[in-house]
Amino acid sequence: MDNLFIRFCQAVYGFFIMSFSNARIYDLDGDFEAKFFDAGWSTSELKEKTKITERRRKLSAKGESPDYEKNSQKNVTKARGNVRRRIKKYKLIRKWELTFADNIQEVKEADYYFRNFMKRINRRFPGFKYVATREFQDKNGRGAVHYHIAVNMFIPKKELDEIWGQGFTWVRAYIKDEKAGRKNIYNYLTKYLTKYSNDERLKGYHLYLCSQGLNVLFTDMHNLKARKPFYNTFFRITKTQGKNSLNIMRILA
DNA sequence: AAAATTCGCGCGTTGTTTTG
DNA sequence: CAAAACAACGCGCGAATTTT
Repeated sequence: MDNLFIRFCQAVYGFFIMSFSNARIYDLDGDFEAKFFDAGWSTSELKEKTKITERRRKLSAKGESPDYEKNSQKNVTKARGNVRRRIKKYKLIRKWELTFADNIQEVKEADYYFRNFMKRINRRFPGFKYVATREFQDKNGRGAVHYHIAVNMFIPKKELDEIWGQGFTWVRAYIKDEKAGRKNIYNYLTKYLTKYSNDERLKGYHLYLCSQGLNVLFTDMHNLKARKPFYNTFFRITKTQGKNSLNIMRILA
């Protein structure tokens, strides 16, 4: 199976990809992001390595790594990528802001209201999808939690106010996917991830919140089942100028 | 050559959806 | 609404790539 995949890619982009045994491909609604590695791990190697990692992890004292800040930063990077890709793939191009009338500063309490709000939204609007980040209103000294949300649906502000019921809603206009000067339209939530990556108030909490089932990883060399659809599709592979990554575009039949 | 970046995994926990 | 069932992420780490 692996050889078939490799041969396929060699045929498409022959001389550039000599050989590789590991690839990770994100399907962002027809727009692909791909990374290739020429010396990846085999599945059995991977399993062995993770066992070793686990043993070491158990030996080290729980939650007391001297590299906490460093590891934390790595995870922020990860989260940023995931948020960006989710927004892109699921076209979460409408923006909401939800605030509390009461000065709720506890994340736990705020999240309680947020959860119930999402339950109501989900029940009333099937197919609703979102990605959200928390922010604190520190500028005005209030410190209250509020939420920045990227969503896939238009819901009238009036209705939204009623469903939220905790204060104020702010509905941003539809964000158009235009090229000129709009490189970062998928990044409008990621700044809040960076902003609070080291904030004590968010320690232990997920850096962002989102609907379930927003998968972006299209295929991975370690996941043979998920890779199958790849074989039935044609792609154009190009190299980004000045970078070592490849772009993969689906060629529509 | 060294430092920085990226990302998967396991565990334990947080978060989402369904059910009652 | 609460609780159960299901799903996903933070942390800590290693190992690979990429940048300096």
